[in-house]
Amino acid sequence: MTAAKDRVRLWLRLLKVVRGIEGELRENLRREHNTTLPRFDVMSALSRHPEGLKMSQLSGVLRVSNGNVTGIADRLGEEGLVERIAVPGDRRATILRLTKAGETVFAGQAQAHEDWIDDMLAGVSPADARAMAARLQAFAAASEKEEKETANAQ
Amino acid sequence: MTAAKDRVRLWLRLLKVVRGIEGELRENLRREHNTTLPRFDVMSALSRHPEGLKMSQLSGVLRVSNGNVTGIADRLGEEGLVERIAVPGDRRATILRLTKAGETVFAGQAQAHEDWIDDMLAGVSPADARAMAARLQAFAAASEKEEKETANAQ
DNA sequence: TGATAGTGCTTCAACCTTAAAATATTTTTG
DNA sequence: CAAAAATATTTTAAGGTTGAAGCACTATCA
Repeated sequence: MTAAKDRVRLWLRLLKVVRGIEGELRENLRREHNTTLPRFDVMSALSRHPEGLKMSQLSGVLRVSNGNVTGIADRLGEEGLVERIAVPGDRRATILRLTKAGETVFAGQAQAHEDWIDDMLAGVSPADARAMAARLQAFAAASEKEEKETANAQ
Repeated sequence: MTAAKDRVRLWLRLLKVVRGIEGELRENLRREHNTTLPRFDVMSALSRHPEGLKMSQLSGVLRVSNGNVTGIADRLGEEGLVERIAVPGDRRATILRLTKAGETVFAGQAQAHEDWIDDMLAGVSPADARAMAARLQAFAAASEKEEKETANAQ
């Protein structure tokens, strides 16, 4: 019984810490780079795939809904930071890619992002950071594995 | 230099895990209780304060904007789950409180919530849960302290 | 090859979220 | 006391988010 309470307490603390950091990031992005966290997330994913990503791949890696990415891509597109590219051989799909301007803009945001995180987590030693990251990674991997097995069992 | 990378990696893992759990909670709340996470959060905060909370206190504990709570309270109010009560001696303020019906509905949601969390975090032992919760608590406390000092220094 | 099923994306309605402006009330102060 | 400052909430405009419905295109297969 108390095990459940311990886990709920852990969850609430986790949520509080993450929301706090997220809130500060959001505010910094708005104030200093006139952008938002979702836009940053999209550009960050695209920057890790210079050849671009299909809309469905993008919503997959970001774990957000399909329609969601459409709107963010539209707005980033209006500002010339990303571009839609036709997929040869499949006229349904489109690839989203950072423009040259988008790459430049994102580079500045990414550096600031890293600095903010480093600053906010200054109280966590590199060794602790690695240890906790490994734990979370193991947890996430176990969850995904279970998810797949559940899906297959159906 | 690598310290910053380690911290960013920790942050990204943290974010991924929390978003995953949040997403599952949201889906469960929708499917099984026809409600949303923000509504659950508001009712949860109110359930911890049976005498009710002023709108500003509520947005304070939930760390969301003022206007945000207004809309959620409106919708919960339409369903008779919460009620606004005048504050004697200050006609600007209102107190939001769970109705009897709201308490009943929330009790069911809270039990389900605890079960879901216990299930999702089943891979974390109670001892680990307590240890991590303590760490996060220390971190959150340190962050808040720093925030206050920064504010005072201005 | 032509109906049918499947895929990829956008649109839609509803809700959440924020920062800033507006409203109403209370408190401070000259 | 009247003007000004502060406080509590709501409203507003812009964007983010979801799940479901819709559209266009591709693949399957009888």
